[in-house]
Formats: sequence, C-alpha cells, structure tokens
Amino acid sequence: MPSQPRILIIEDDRKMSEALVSGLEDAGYHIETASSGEEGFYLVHKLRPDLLLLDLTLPHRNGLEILRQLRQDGIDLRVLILTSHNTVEDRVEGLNTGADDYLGKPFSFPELLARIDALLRRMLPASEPGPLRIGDLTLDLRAQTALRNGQPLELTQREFDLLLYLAQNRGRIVSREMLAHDVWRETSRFTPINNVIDVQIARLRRKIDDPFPIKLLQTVRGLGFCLREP
Amino acid sequence: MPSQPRILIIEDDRKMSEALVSGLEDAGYHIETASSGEEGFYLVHKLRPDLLLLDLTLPHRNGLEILRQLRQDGIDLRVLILTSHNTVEDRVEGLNTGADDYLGKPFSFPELLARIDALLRRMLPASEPGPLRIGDLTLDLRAQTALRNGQPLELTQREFDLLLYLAQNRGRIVSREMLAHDVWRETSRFTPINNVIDVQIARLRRKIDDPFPIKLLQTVRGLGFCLREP
DNA sequence: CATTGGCTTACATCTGCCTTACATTCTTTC
DNA sequence: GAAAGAATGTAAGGCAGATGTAAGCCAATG
Repeated sequence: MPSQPRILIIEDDRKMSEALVSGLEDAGYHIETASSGEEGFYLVHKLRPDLLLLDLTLPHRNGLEILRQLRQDGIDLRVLILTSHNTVEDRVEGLNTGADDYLGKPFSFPELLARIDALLRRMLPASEPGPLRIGDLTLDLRAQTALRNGQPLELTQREFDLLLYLAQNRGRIVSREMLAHDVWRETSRFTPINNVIDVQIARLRRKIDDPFPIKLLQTVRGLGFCLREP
Repeated sequence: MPSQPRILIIEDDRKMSEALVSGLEDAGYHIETASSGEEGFYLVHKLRPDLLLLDLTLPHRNGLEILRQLRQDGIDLRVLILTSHNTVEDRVEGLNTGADDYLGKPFSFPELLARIDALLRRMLPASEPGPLRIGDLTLDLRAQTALRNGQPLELTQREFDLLLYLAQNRGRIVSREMLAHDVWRETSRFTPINNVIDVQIARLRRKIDDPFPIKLLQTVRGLGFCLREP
C-alpha cells in the first residue's frame, strides 16, 4: 500500500547482499539488509517491510526457522526465498513453510525483479498511469505535483505523500494507525506519533482546503480521516 | 474465500489436462477445464475461479494475450503459468504480463501443489463478514458506517457499538445487563448505570428511528430492548 | 391511584482534535 | 563548512463534540 515498497534482505554473503541492494535500489525499492537470522527477525518486527528476500543458509539459525516463526506470529509480509538449496524437495519445503515464492541461485536478475514485482503488484494500489482525480483536485504522481481547480499547490514531500495516500484510499476512512505505518513507516506502536499526524493534516488542509469553499479532507472522529468529494 | 477453492485449467493437451485434474481433485480443489483460449476466457468470466492454471501454447490465441486481456479487464484472480516455454525471457515476460507465478514443464507435481497452495493461502483469510442487514438498515462493520434506506447515518462510536450489538442479536431481547457487560464492559454489577443505557438508547433512536416511519428499535418493558423488522 | 420502569432534559465531565509556538533536522548557498 | 532557510517533529493549551450523571416527568401495569 505504501507508495515505495520496502524490502528487507536477509543474506550473509556480503557480495551477494551488496549486488542485490544496488540492483533493487535502482529499480526503485527501499532496501534494508540483515546479515544474520536474529538480526533479520528483529528487523522484520521493527521495520515491517512489505517483502522479505530470505537466504536459507544463515549463521546461527536456519532461514526456514525464521520463516516458520514469522508465520506463527501472524506477520503478514511476502517472502521470497533466494537460495542455493534448489532441489524440488527444498522448494516444496520452503513454499509449504510459508514462502510465497522460491528462486534458486544462481538466478537471473531480471527474473528476480519480475517475481518481486509480481508479489508486490497486489499490495500496491491500482497503479493507474493517469493522474488521480478527486473532485477538482488533481494529483500527478510522476511529477509529484498537485493542482486544485487548475491552480498549482505548493506541497512539501510529506504533505504530498500524505495526500497521495489519502487519494489512493479516497472514499475510505484512513486511520492514524494506517498513516503511521504506511506514510510515516512507524512501527513501534507505543510512541505517540498521533500529534505529528494532526499537525501535518492541519498543514495539508491549510493548503488544499482552506482557500476553497468545498472541503475535501474530512475528519471522522474516533476513526481517522477521509478524502472524498462531498 | 470459498471453502473449496476453484481452479480453472486452460490446457489443450488432453493427457496433461486429465493428469492435472485428477491430481488436483485429490488435493481437494474444485477443478474446471478449458481446451482453448476462447473457451478459457469465457469460463473465467462465467465461473470466476480463484486460480487460473494457464498454458501458453494454445490453439487460435496465445495464452499471454488471454492473460493481458484479463488484466486489462481488471479481473482479480491468481494466475500460474504452466508451460514448456521455459527460458528466462519467457518467465520474465509471463510474470510482467501479470502472472503471479511461472512454472516450466516438465515440472514436479508436489512443487506445483506447493506453489498453488502458496498462491491461494493469501486469499483464505479474506473472510470479510459482509454488511449486516435488518430491514432497510445496513451496517458496514469494516467502514464503521450505517445506512438506513440508503441514507448515511452519522453515528458516534458508542452509538455504533450499541447498534452493532443489537444488530448481532437481532430479533432477540437484549437486557440491560447484557449491554452493560458487552458494550460498556462494566464489571461491578451494583453500580447502577441503567440511566446511561437509557440515554444512549434514546440518542440512537433519535438517529435511526425518529426520521423514519418504521421503527426498528423496540422497548420490551421489564426485559430490555430488541432490534427487529416489524 | 400508586408504583415501577422508562423517557426526556439539562448539565457536568471527559476525550479527541485542532491550533499555536517552538525545537530539531535537513538543504541550500555562499 | 558555516549560516540561513525550509521542512518536519514536539509540546502544551483550548475548544467542541461525545459520553456520563442526575433529576423530574410520563406511561404502563396492577
């Protein structure tokens, strides 16, 4: 759901890890890495990535055990196993443990990219190539610009991200939790991030709603916010 | 989502098709088959299967064209390509066209099963309870919204909780004790919070019944309240 | 007609949201 | 690389709507 998907790589081979990072960052993903099972397990909980690239031969703990534990905890993320254990039995075991896809080393990078895209495709909001429109508000995703009533709005990065997320969920109520997770990429639920959201919503409102008679961004008390044409 | 997932196989090789059907039926799936692209395309629209097993070498029309057309139509189903075209380029093209997975022939049946399970795994927990309906009153649990006669009702959090509880017990008499316990989470039974309930019931009535001729929320003197269509 | 339970109104409190001002971090520019 | 400026985050206070409380009134039941 977030505009830039986050991928965590758990891989102990430094060379391989670096190659993956550079290739995937070029492809537009936000990458984090871990070099051991423990670190990876911790980072999954801390960062809540959208996709996990998992090597199976890890120091200390087996990759499959990590995966099993994550699934037991009910963590909802895509997992692509990327390993040199590549017999049919390995693949079946990996998939049955809870992986969403399995690719053996050596692999072709284009295929890896295509499989990653296939896994993330369903999480991303229907990526319409054209600009998003809500009432007289127009969002151009490519140019990172917003127009209201044909008139350009000067939005900062956060403001644009926030507005984009609301626009992609137009008509639906967006909770603070969703915003914290998908826009701020905040995971620790006990840090009171609530106020930041309030402030940014206010700043966004000042730009997109205050100068205009019709208000698009509504507050739903106790639940969150909603962007809709009235 | 359905208890027994439905799989459609588009495959022109009769032998292969029959082998797949018998193996997958043994695994507990409901199988339909098509032997040409046109038939398959038609059956996808008619049967709305959960998963499509797609061969690429089909008479008359190319399997990828079928897939492209389905994706253009916005059809949401999982697609696993199963074909003898098995170069890296083929796989990348298939995945980028919109397939969720790609398996080359010859393949191992256990691996096919594991990949099918992995694809269907994510659909199962999507058991959304669907909106509750009592007469012309509709409760959407997900969006926390209520409609009466198609017209949205502006309910507060408590009002919604209360209405939801009554709706879940529609037709049954709900006592004050039940409400105190289940809606207000009140434990000490001696604190007389009866009045709170009365007041909130009155407020709820004002919104869901007062503007309409047919009254859904009735008082049963000495026992409690009851939500039912008259 | 008295009693009981339920309804209504008015008011008190409490929570959640908004605002403002200020601090910190990140960028830009010379 | 230091200073200036913009962007973002933090903290505190105020306001309004939501919820709870109390008291009086009304309607049903015997």
